[in-house]
Amino acid sequence: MAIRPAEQLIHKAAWLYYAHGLRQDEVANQLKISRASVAMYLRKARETGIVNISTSTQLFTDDVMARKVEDAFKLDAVWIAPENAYVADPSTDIAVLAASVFLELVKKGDRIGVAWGRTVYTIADIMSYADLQDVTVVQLCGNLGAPYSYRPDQCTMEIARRLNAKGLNFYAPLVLSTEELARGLRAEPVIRDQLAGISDCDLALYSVGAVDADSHLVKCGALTPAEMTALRKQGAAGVIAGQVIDAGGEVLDCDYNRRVISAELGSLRAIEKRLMVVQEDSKFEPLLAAIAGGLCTHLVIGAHMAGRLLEHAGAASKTAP
Amino acid sequence: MAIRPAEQLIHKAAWLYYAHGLRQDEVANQLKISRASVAMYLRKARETGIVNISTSTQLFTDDVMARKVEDAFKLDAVWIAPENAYVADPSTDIAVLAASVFLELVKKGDRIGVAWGRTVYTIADIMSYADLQDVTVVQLCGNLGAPYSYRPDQCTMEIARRLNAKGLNFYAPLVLSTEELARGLRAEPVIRDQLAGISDCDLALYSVGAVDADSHLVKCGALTPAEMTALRKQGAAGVIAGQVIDAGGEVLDCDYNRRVISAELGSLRAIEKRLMVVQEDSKFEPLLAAIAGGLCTHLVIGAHMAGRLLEHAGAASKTAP
DNA sequence: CCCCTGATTTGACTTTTGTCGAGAGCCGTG
DNA sequence: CACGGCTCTCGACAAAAGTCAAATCAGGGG
Repeated sequence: MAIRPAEQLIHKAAWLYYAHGLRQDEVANQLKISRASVAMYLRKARETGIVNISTSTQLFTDDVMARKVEDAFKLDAVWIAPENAYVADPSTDIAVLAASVFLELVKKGDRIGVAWGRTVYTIADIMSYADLQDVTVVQLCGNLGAPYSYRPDQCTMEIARRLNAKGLNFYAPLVLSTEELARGLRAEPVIRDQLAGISDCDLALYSVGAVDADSHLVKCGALTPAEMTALRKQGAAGVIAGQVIDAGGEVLDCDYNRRVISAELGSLRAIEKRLMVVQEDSKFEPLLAAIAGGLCTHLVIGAHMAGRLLEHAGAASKTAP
Repeated sequence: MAIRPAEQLIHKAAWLYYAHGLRQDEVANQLKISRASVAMYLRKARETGIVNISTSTQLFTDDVMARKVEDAFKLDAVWIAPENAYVADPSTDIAVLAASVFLELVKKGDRIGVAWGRTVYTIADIMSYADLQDVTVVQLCGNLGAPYSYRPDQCTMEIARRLNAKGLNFYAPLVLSTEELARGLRAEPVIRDQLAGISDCDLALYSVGAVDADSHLVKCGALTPAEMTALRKQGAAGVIAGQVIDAGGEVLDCDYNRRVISAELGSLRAIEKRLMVVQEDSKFEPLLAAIAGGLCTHLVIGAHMAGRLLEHAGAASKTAP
C-alpha cells in the first residue's frame, strides 16, 4: 500500500524522536505541529509497528531450569516464566513472555502457522505491534461456529494484524458430522492447497489442549463431555490444533479425528520452529504427549510446570537407567 | 558469560516496564527498590541492548527517488535521507539512518565485515545498542598507526561493543613500505586466515573515500598529497577499505595497492549484503566507481547525492540508448 | 578496628510526556 | 450556503520520567 500523508507524518515524528533522540517539543517545532500531536503520533507509531520496542528474553532461557528442561526433553529452546509473585496475574506473565519470544522468532518473509485456543488468543491480544514485511500467517485448522471470542480465524487474523502481515484463513469447519464429508472437503482444491501449504511454514504457534470437560472442544460443542470421557479411555492425552492425540503424540485412531479438518501432524513436524506455549498447570499430561510426539521444538511454560517436567524426567531415568 | 545479579535486576525491571507495561513506580514496588533506581536500570537496559527500540526505515526506501536509484543502478535496496532541514545537522541524518538500516540488516549468527573511515565511525558512534547473539564483527583492512580517533580497529571494536558481539581485529598495518613485506605478511597464517574469512561474511559495512588531499589516506600519512594527485592521474577514482580503485571499481594497478593489506575486492563481492554509506556530496565519483565495481548492494545516501546519481543515469542512457 | 574509596541507592526537585475536552477545519448533504 | 457529523489539532493540566546531590553501603588497606 502507498504511504498516506498522515502515515508519513507519523513516520517522521517517530524518526526524529526515536532515532535522533529529539524531545517531543523539538520534534513539534521541526514538524510545525503541537507537542500534543507529536505525542499522539508517537503512540500511533508504536501501535503500528513503525517503532518497535522489544526486550530480550535471554533471562528466561538463561535460567538453569530452562537448560535442564532443554536437555531432558531434547528441545531447541525453553523459556520459563518465574511464577513467584512477579506481577499480579501469573498466567499473563507466560503470555507476555510467549509474545516476546514469538516476535523474536519471526523473521521477514516467514510463513507462520497459528492454531487456536485461549492461550493463543491471549498471546495475540497482548502482543505488541510490528511491521514485518512479507509475512504470512496461516490458520492451522478449521473453524468453529461457536460464539467464542477466540475462534481459529480470529486468532490468525489478530496475529496477522499485529504483525502487519497477510492472514490466510481456512474456510472450513473444524469438525464435520461424517467422515465422508470430511474426506470430500479435504479433497477440495482450496482446502487441499491450504493443508498442503502448512508444511512450508517456518514457524508454528500453538498450545495444547486438555482432554476433559473443560476443553474447548467441549465448550464449542464439537464433542460432548461424555464423548470426551470415552476418548480419554481410548487413550486420548491431549488436543493439538483440534485433533486428539495419544500419549505418544500421535493422532488417536478414532471417529472424531477422522471427521476433523486440520493440519496433519506430519506437516506440523515439518515446520522448523514449533513454538508451544502452555499456561495451565493442568496441562501436564497433554504437554508430555505433545513433546513425545515431537510437536514442539520451542517451549514457553511457567516455573511450576517446568518443575513437574524435570521431576518426571528424573523419575523416568531412574526406572529405566 | 553468566548473568550477574545486577544484570538480573536490570533485566527484570526492563521486563516489567517494557513487556508488561507497568509504570516505573509499580516496577519499583515489585522489585522493592526506589523509582530512581528503576529509571537508572532502564537506562542501562537500553544501553546494553536488553531492550531494543528500533524505528522502521520503510519511509526512506518507499521514496520514489530511492526506487529510481535502485532501478537505475540495479541495487537491492536504497535509502535516501531527506536533506531538507529535517534536523540541525544533515550529515548526522545520514549516519542515523545508516545505523538503523544496518541494525535492520544484521541477523543473529551473522558475520559482519567493517571497514573504516569517518563515516563508519560516526555510524558506530550513534548506533543504538543491541544484544545480538553469535555475531562476529571482522575488520576488513589493516590498521593505521596514526592518532586518529577512527582507526580501523576502533571502528570494528566499537560496532562489536554496540552489538554485544565478538570483534575480530586485524593485527597488521594497512600499508607497508615494500611490496615484498606486504606479500610476506599476507602469507602469514594468522593474517591469511583473517583475509580468507572475509568472504564468509554475511554483511559488510563501508563507505568510499575520495581521491584527494583530504583523504584519510593522506591524513594518516599513508600517502602524500603529491602521490594522491599522481594516482588520480593514473585513473584512481575512489578508496575502498584502504585500497585505491579505478572508475570501473577494480583495484588500480599501482605500487601503493600492492603494499596494502586489506580485503580483496573479490572477497568483498562475495559478501551477500554490502551496505555502502556515503555522507559527502563530494564523493560522487568514488561512489559511481564503487557501484560500477559491484561493491555495493545496499546504499544509504542523501537526497542531493541521489539526485546527482539519477541525473547521471539519465544522461548515460541518453548518450547510449 | 577504623577510615577511606568507589559504587549504588535514595528522596526531592525539574523536566518531559500523556491526556482530555474544547475548538477548528473539512466534507458531503439537504 | 448552512448544517451536522467527522476527524484532526491544540492548550492546559496531571501524571510520569529523568536528574542530581547527598546518604548509604561494601569492601580493602592501613
